Amino acid sequence: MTAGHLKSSYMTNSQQSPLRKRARQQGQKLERREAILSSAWNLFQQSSYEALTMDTIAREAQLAKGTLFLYFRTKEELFLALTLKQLTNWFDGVDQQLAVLLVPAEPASLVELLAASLRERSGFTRLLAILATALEQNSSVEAILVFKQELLERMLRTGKLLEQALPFLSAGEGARLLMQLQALVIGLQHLAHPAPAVQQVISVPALQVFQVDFDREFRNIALALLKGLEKR
Amino acid sequence: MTAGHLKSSYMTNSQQSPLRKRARQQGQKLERREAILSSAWNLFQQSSYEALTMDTIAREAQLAKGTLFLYFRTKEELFLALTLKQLTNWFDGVDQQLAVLLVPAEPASLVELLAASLRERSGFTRLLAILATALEQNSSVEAILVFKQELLERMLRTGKLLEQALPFLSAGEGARLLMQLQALVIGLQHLAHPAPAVQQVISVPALQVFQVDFDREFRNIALALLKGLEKR
Amino acid sequence: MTAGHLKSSYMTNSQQSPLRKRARQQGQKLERREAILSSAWNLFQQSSYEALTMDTIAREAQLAKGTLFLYFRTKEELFLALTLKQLTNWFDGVDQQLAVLLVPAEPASLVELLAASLRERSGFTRLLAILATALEQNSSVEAILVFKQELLERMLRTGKLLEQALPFLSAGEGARLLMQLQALVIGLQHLAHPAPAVQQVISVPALQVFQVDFDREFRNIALALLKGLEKR
Amino acid sequence: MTAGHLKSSYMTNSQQSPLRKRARQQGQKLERREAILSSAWNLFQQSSYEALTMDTIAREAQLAKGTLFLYFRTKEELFLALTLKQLTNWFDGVDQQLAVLLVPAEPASLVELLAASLRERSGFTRLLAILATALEQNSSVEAILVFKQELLERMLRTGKLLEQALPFLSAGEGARLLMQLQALVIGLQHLAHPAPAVQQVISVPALQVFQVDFDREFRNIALALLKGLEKR
DNA sequence: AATGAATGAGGATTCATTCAT
DNA sequence: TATGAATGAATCCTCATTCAT
Repeated sequence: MTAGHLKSSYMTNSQQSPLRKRARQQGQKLERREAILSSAWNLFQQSSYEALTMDTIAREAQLAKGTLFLYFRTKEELFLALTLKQLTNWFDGVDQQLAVLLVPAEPASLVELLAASLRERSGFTRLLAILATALEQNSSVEAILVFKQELLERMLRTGKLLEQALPFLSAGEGARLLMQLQALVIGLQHLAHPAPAVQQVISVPALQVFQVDFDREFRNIALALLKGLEKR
Repeated sequence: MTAGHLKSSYMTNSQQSPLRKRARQQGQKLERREAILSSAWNLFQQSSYEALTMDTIAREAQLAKGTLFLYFRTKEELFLALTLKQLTNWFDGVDQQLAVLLVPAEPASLVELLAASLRERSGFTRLLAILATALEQNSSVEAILVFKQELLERMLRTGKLLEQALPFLSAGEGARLLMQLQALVIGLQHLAHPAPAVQQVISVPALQVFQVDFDREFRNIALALLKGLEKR
Repeated sequence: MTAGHLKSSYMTNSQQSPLRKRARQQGQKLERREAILSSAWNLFQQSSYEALTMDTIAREAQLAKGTLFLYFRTKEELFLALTLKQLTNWFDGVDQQLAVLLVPAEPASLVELLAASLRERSGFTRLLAILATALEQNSSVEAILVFKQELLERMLRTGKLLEQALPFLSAGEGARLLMQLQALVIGLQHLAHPAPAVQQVISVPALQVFQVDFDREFRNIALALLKGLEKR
Repeated sequence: MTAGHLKSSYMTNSQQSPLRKRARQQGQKLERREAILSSAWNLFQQSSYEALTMDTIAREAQLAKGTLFLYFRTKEELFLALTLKQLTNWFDGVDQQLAVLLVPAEPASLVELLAASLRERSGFTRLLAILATALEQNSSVEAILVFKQELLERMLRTGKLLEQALPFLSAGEGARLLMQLQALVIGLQHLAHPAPAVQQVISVPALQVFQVDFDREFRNIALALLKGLEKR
């Protein structure tokens, strides 16, 4: 047996008091659900979706593997819920920033606001990038429905705020803009964070065109998009 | 062997004469390589990357499984080469169209040209969408280098044509525009072609916001992007 | 909990008033035990033993999963008890029929009587078929003792009735005949109700020899057996 | 880690020279297939179907687990093939005995012949007993077809021999008799070889009625059946 | 070069049973 | 007694890749 077989101790779990009590109340159950998501989130930030196993997440959460399946039907649904949580977190952040923005806002200011919100959320953009290809593939209709409904609500809400900040947007265009920005984030995430072998290849000077700077491109394209909308 | 272990014959292979002879000459080797790519491409259009096995591709190509690995180090490299081929094909198509475009071209005309080129290449956009997450993940530095170099060349060439067609683009901006459009294609592909369960969910009227029309959104955003560049 | 984790309500339970009160009295306990068996029986008739979960049975019985284990040590013991109940039911039916039989009875009449009793009890014969391989495998000595003792009593009683109806049976041979018929039922049940794939295969004309008609074969063999005993 | 975790070395594999060579020829492949069946058979005789894992069988056969699936699509198909082999073996034995039987034969002689053939084949009767409930449940239509066709052929052949030995059997009745005997074997196997807990319970004198003697009952019922047929 | 038999790592998931409340 | 959250054992099978022939 090789050394690699020994389970390396998990550093990330900062020895929380083992919360073995049973979650009988609704509140406790939600709390535990959150604890699982929190553990998954911790691990996801140092690992990739594929490399993370339910076993590892259970250990991090100090729970038995089977317990995870009490709260999430599949691994994908767990990460779908995690994505929703991070999405909500992102919307919250953006909403807060929008609230203190001068109205009418400059497209450039808005773009900076959004770029900044993404800059500090690399885990979030990684989740978005695998949402359609991995997470939604093995999730139940029910879980997806919850996800999309919540997402819709947040898109509409933040969309409305965008419409207030940018007078050239008419009703409904805020939400659509958010969808377009989502596409942008996904695409740029793929290009800006390639596999190690790719990184190595494009470190050659001649190929530096391929070194996509997420932040820079996002601001660039988003600004063009907004100005395009403005100048209609 | 007696039992029913034999997979039913594959309908897609239109009974090419079994080309079992050895490919000794360089030309023959390239030919066989192309045959493999062609088989993979045929199957990919009726299937998904995950569902396609090397075994199936080999059978379609009338070759043994092991032979595939003489031409491509991994499954990913095979599809990387396939992506390059389709990318080249797309560039060729676009270049041809650009050649007959009036100069200076309207951004709108250009966008229509590009949208049309993508509209008839759904397999190609699906490949782009998994390029970073799947194909480049298990490819060798060598294969990626070849891929990126060829891609660079084509991007520069077509980029230059774009710069000629759109005078507001300065040197180098054509290639960069292509990269940005690539991000757009990837993101929209993810949103426009979700998993079946998602399709079911968003067929509910209230959630139709999520029914992303690739063509429409591509034209929309690409046009805004171009106009944004124009109006600088 | 928000998400769609709740199983859709079970249609089979015809909305009995939820009897959640505690069963303190012995009578109440027996009543609840019967309720559980009744629920299991309802479900078993539309499902298979493997497909039935303790959770489903509990829900059908309007009880918590854990409560089932207060009444039955294992899933197997639950079904063992169910088998006993159905066995008793079958013996009752046969006894009744035997009571109105002319004595001495024709072997043929008796066989018809038995065949008819089985014809309307397909759930019962399915239970018999898994008794030894599934149910008795994970049952406690205590539960098996109860089962066998009760079974013995009923076999002796009905055996005696058989001996009265069929004068050529000497003392003790009635019970033994019942055991032999049990073996017959088990074997024929296996052959007559094969897996779907087998049914498909033997629907081919050439293989129709394998389409075993339970009723026909039971009558055939049982009659031969009785006549064999008669002609000694 | 407890001691039970250590893989106990397998005694049954009598250190055959590791046959690692690749089976390229059809003959070699059949040989290897036989080797796998042989390993499974060895292990099955000291274990139960459920307790046997594909992993264990692979080890016994000195092959990788995956290799097993090259020869058999599922664990069930492997055992289905094993059952066919043992069935063939049994038919061969019976045919040989029938060949030296005086014609016309006494039903009693024939029954003794059959009983003797089963007496020395306890593994075979155990396989028959799980054929319908386990093996045929997860086998492909193809595998079942092969199984049933071969079985049909053997039943017809041996059935014909029976018809020659027992003149009171008309054409086709030999095969049907074999089917009836199969049902008998299955049922008696279940009753005669119960779970350990059952054996313990029925060792109590009062319950010795349940101690079914396979051989005795088989001869008893089979004889009655034959005589019943004779005296028609 | 071509073949195709052999390899073996790898992980989600179910569900009977337990036990804290 | 009743509950239902928590447990965790247990294993089949796929398929890219290798390598003997």
